[in-house]
Amino acid sequence: MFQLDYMDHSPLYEQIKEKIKALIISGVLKPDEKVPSVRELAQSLTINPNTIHKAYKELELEGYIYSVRAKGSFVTPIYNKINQARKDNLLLELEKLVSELAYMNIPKEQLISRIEELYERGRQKNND
Amino acid sequence: MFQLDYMDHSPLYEQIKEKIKALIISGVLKPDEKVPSVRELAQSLTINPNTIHKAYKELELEGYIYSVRAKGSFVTPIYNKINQARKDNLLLELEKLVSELAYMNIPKEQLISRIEELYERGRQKNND
Amino acid sequence: MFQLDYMDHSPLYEQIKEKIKALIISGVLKPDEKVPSVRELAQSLTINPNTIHKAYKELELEGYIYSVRAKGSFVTPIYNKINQARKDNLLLELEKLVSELAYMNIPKEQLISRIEELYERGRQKNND
Amino acid sequence: MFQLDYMDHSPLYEQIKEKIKALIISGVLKPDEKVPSVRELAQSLTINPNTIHKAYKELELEGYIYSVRAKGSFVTPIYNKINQARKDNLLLELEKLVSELAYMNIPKEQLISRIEELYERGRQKNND
DNA sequence: GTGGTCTAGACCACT
DNA sequence: GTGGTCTAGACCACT
Repeated sequence: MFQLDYMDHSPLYEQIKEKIKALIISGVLKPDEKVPSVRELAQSLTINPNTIHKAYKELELEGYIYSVRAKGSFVTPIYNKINQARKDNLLLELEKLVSELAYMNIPKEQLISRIEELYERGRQKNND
Repeated sequence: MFQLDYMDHSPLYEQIKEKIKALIISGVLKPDEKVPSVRELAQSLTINPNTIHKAYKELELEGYIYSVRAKGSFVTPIYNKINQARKDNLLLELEKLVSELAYMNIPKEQLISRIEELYERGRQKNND
Repeated sequence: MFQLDYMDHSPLYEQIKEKIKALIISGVLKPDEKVPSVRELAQSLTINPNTIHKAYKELELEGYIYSVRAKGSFVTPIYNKINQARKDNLLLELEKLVSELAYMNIPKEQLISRIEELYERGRQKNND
Repeated sequence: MFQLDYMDHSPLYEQIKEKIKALIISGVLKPDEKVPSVRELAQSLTINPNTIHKAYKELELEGYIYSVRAKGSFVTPIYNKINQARKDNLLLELEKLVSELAYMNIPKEQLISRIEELYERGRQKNND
């Protein structure tokens, strides 16, 4: 499904979170689709199941997946994802990032066209 | 100059880095202007000079300041800030962020107008 | 593993960097092999762990090793060692050195045959 | 004549040494030619004369210049420059550098052709 | 047990 | 007075 990068200094559970999140955002994992079970993923990545569990727990808190006891974890359908705190947080991060890019003299047109592309790509995913 | 947030889980040196960087990016600290000396800042924040030193060293690696032994640390003049690795890194972070915002159905117009504002603000700083 | 030279004026962490680098370049430490842990090396050299940490951090920045929290530090596999900035830097140092040797009337054939030998030696290491 | 780089972490007197040495090696300063006086250079670089003095003293020790009291400092004619200790030192540095470049898979042909060029350039300087 | 952070404090080189 | 090095030692997060 994906690979861990041991050169990366972030903890393994953070990496797992990011990878799963990326799969959801990119549309590889669809709403209500089952994500791999903790044991399954632990085995395929050859790491401790506790590490996977921690990642899934945080993904649930952030609203990306929901767990059903004895069934597994599933992708939260999109209309549930309106998490205002998370949204505010992301917008704040965006501001910091853009300010830094502006300071580095990256032309704003480059950023805007990149955004257009990413939104276009997202739109297509939804129509699948 | 600024305050540390001891509730924040990120390491102190990271917080210091972010604060100094924000002062540079926002134009409060101008190119070639002296930033507080290691000891001075350590005293005013009542933390260990080693922690400041670490923050400054990383800011130097990222190209924001340069340190001169026996003289102090100074804001890198803007034309030196062309750090390709850092730029690539920031653009990658931007992509992740925007993808997530798109997934949350934030209208792209909101992002774009935010970017326009931030660039406009930066342009004004340069004219001071 | 190696010894420090307290007569040497260069800082201890620099000496440690050079020694580890030499072990990697000479093929004593193989790709993905574990280098001694920070504490282990500190104990065997009877110096402070912070000093080892600093040396390892710089070796990581230069691309020679990578550190994994809770696991240890490891030799970067060779294909990852393409660090353009470092390469440029070394080539520049080479130019300065060769110019000085030329000025001293060292015959260029001596330098070239020395280079041939060193490359031959490296080739053999790879075949181990 | 040249400029100091305050971004460079090496002490000012080291930088001055390197700059003067480069002028000698490149043939800009010819054998027995006068190098700028301590005061003159101190004034043009707006630094303390002691710093220049230290640089010149070390250049004299390494055999690049000689001082004549009340007259100034001059470039040592080339046949005096056979300083065996310095030579050995440079050859050792060359070995370290080449080993590192070999480890980085820089083709040896690149190094050799660079050396040929530098020697050719030196030969032309001598014929001026 | 591992690397990473931080404090407290000494001492050095350089200007 | 400045940044840089180093020690001694505590404590943390992660596996």
